[in-house]
Amino acid sequence: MTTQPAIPEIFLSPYNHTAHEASIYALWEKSGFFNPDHLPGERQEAYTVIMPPPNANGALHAGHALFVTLEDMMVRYQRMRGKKVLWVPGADHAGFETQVVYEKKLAKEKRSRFTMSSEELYAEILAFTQENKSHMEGQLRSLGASCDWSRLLFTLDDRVKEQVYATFAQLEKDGLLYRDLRSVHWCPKHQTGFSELELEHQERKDPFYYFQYGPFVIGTVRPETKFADKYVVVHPDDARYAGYTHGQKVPVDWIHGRIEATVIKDEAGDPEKGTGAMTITPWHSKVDWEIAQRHGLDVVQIIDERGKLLPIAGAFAGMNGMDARGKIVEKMGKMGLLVRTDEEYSHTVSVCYKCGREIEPQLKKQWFITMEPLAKRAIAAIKGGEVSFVTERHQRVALHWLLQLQDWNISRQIAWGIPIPAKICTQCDHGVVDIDDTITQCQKCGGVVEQDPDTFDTWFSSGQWPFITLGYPDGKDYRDFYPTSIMETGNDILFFWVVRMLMLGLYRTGTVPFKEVYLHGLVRDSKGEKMSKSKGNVIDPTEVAKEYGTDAMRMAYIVGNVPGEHINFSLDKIRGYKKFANKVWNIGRFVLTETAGCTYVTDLTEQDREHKNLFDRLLQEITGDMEEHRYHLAAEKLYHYIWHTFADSIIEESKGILSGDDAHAKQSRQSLLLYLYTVSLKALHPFMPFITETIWQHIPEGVWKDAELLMVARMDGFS
RNA sequence: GGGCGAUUAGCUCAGUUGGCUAGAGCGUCUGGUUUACACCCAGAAGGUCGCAGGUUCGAGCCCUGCAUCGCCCACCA
Repeated sequence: MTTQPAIPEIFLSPYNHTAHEASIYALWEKSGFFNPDHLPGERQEAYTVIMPPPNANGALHAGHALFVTLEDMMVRYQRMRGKKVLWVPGADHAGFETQVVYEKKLAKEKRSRFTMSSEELYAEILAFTQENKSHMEGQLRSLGASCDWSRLLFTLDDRVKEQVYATFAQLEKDGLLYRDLRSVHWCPKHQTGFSELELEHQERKDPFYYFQYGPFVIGTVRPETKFADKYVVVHPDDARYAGYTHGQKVPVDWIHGRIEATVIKDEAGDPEKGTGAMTITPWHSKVDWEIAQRHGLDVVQIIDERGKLLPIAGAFAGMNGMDARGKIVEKMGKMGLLVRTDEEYSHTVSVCYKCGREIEPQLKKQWFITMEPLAKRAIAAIKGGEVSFVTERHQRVALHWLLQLQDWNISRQIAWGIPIPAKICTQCDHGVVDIDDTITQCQKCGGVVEQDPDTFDTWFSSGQWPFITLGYPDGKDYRDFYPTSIMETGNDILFFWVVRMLMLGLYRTGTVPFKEVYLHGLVRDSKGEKMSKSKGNVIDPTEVAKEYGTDAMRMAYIVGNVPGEHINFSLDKIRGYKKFANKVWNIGRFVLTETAGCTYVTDLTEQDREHKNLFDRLLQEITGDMEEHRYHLAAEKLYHYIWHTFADSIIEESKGILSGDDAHAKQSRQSLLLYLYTVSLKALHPFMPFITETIWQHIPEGVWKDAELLMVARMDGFS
């Protein structure tokens, strides 16, 4: 027979989160249970989550708090279900993103990266990220993240580089890597090339000009690129141009005088568009470049990397392309070459996703990955169910993207990143992979070689994150924890990261990097608007947690958050859950007061048995919700039960029973209250870890308190 | 040009395989110093679930069409 001790004094004052959160986190961390190697009891099944490493270039924002909440909830739940849980934290150097942040800082100091050496810049950004990184780790702790800090990895650590280089070498060995002249998406401001994912598309209305080009009339929106055009392309079946043959030379009076143009017949000519005849500028257009490739045509650069016209533009040389446009049209008008102008031509232009400047395609030699075989394998993995998406529509979106994937340009002309392990010939521009840094002479022409000045697209390395963090190929963690259980991240990086991890993980290890994908949406403000500094509606999760408690904030992130959909972050909602935290605390006060010194019984009254059965059924239902990733429903049901059934109904009903003279009914009710309360704390712990653990630490030993730390208490009896 | 999502109380949103007398937070109104909790309790008002058809014993949920808003993709002369 066991009796319940008196209520601890702490419950006599209201719950004050600021007094407990830090010390509770320290208690968890000290226990060592964040590390699966130290978890108590027999644990067979592994449960692995790799944290999307936050960018080490600033403070955590609402989006970070959301993923920490979701992932921490998942791992805490699984830990309590008796699994061998590993959650690996990381920090991302975030290549281009961070460099842009740092460039803004430089600009404020009236400095520029273009007057610094790459080494200088790299060293400064490294110091900057190191500082941010340690700050960020503190913030993750304050959010309650129960990740294994002993396995923390930074995306520029040697182990990462080593495997990224190994992948690079493997791709070359398999013939999936090439360095070749290609049309590259070039940002004239940031001075780097991009993959097509880094572009944004803008609808624009511009004048469309028709020019007399010998016997043809050609149309263009970009007269400033037309100086060297000497090919006129028409569709082979276009009857209007049947009189011309492919390769036929035609004299043309053009901007700089008489030239000889060549007629090219190519399917790319669209008879429906304009006059059906066009001239091409292969250096500054991907489509034109492809036409030029098909027919072995000459290519000429017209605009330099900064967007200025080259000497070929004659009097216009040195001018910005856009600024020159009007003047060029004016001159051509005077020459009698302008046929007419359509003022409102609507079309789409590609702009840099970061600065919004128009992308100027440039022909450049860059490292490309042949994506088709990688995509094929990923498609098979998705279709074969090796990986499944919790939000099914994202699976369709991913498949669709994989089916039209282009080769991936992984070269970036920025300092902040992993250097590409290759040598470039100073004479013939030939590039060769050189992992061990041993090549000193060009294999093609014998010329002197230099280290490739470029770095990898940051997504190329982060695309390998799951197997690298776990120590592929021979690490113990790789054997024990790969493939990971679930990849939880933002739906905005589905292509950038998730699909690439899938392809690269399959490519290197032969196995999917994660069995499930759970995508969350963007965090918006209370009105459903995107948070941005310029709107001034950015909410700092650290501040919110300080004011309302981390638990309240976490509940607000979970309840009503449908997988894949946007979530509105409202202070009103958080306030509501702060009240709930207080409710949970006060239920404890009541239960512990009323059960002090009581004796446990198992033969409950019929009424109490009914209460217990209803509660157990709810737990089963919630367990089902958790297993099926319906976390928002699980949390809401629990909230509703605890407040409106346990507190409002059962506790109110208990008051009469506890003051009545039926001794057995009283004992039965006391036992029931203790059971409901203790088990509620367990079920609530993944959502509200701090308050539940705080209470757990102050609850006297009793029959239902079966673990020192609530974090590792067992919750596996309900289904 | 193609694809996707949203449309439910005054506001912001849930609603799992069709069973709902449609819920939550905030807000509104009425009444409460009850053996935890005013960060509270009891109660009330408030919804033809975007519109029009259809399937079904039964539809917020499934099907068809339409409307409005938003997002993604697309080589954009």
